[in-house]
Amino acid sequence: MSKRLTISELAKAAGIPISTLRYYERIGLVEPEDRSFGNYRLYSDHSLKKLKFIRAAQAIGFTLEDVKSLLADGEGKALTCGNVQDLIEARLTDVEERLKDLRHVRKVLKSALEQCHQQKKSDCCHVVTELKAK
Amino acid sequence: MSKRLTISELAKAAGIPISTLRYYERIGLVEPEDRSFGNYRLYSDHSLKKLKFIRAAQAIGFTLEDVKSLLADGEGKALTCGNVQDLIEARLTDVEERLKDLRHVRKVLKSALEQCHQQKKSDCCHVVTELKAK
DNA sequence: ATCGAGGTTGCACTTAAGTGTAAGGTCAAG
DNA sequence: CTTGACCTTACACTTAAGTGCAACCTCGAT
Repeated sequence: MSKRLTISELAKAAGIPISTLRYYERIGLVEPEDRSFGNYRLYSDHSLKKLKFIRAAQAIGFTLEDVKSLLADGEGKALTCGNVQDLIEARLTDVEERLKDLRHVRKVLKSALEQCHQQKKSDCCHVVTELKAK
Repeated sequence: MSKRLTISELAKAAGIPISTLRYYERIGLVEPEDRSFGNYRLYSDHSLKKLKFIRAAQAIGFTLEDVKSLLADGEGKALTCGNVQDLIEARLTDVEERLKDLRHVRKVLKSALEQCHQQKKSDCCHVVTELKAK
C-alpha cells in the first residue's frame, strides 16, 4: 500500500495550491481517497499522477471540463479511442484557428507601429487623437 | 449639427447589442451626448466612430481597459505618441508570446494524435486509461 | 384612451478557474 | 495544558465582458 498524503504534502508534491486542491474536489475532479480520524483529507499518489495529468492537459489548452470528460468513467460511458481523438482534434482545430487570428493581429499591430514611426511627433497617432476630439 | 441617434439606432448602426451599449456607459467608455425629454439616451455619430474604433481595437486584442486609456483625455493626462506606441508594443509582445505557446501546443497535440493513430483500437489512449485505473 | 414597441433603472447572473476569509477543530511538541 | 502549525467548512469575492430580468416610463398610432 502506498503512502497517504495530507493535502499540504500533495500540494507541495504537485506544485498546486491547497485552495486549488479543495476546489478540484468541489468540482468533482480529484477526490481524496479517504479521511483521517480528525477528518483530514488523505490522498494516494494516484491523485498525484492525476494532478500531473491535469496540469499537462491544461498546458495544451484543455479546460477542466475537458479533463473531466477525459477521466469520466461513469456507467456505460466508456471512453473510446474515438472520444479522445475527437477531443484532441477539436483542440487542434481551435489552436489552428487561434494561430491564424493571432498572425493577422500581429500584422495589424506591426503596421500600426509602422505608421506611428512615420508620423511627426507633434502629429502622432491621429487615428486615436481624432477620436478624442469631440 | 449631425443627427442624434437613439440607443437602438446606434446599436443597429454599430452592430452592437443595446445591453452592451448600456454596459459601455456604465464603465465610462461611451457616454450619450444628451438625453431626450423622456430621458432617452441620445448619441451623436461620434459615438458610432468610437464604437467602431473599440471593436477594431478589441479585434486586435486590446482590452476595454486599454481602449479606455487610449481614449482618456483627463486633465494633464495628455496621451503622448509614446504612450500609444508602448501599448501597441506591449500587445505585440503578448501576441508573439502567445504565438510561440500555441505553436508548441500544436506540436504536442499533433504528436498525441499521432500516437493515437498508432495504437490498436483495443488498447488505445493508454495515457488516459491508465489514469482512470484506480 | 389604450396598445405595443421601445426606453429607463437597478440588480443579479454568467464563465473559468480559482483565491480569500472567518470561525472553528486537530495534532504534536514542550 | 497550552501553543502554533495545520486542517476543516461555508461562503464571498475575483476578472472581463457582457446578458437577463422585473418593474416601470414614453412615444406614436389607432
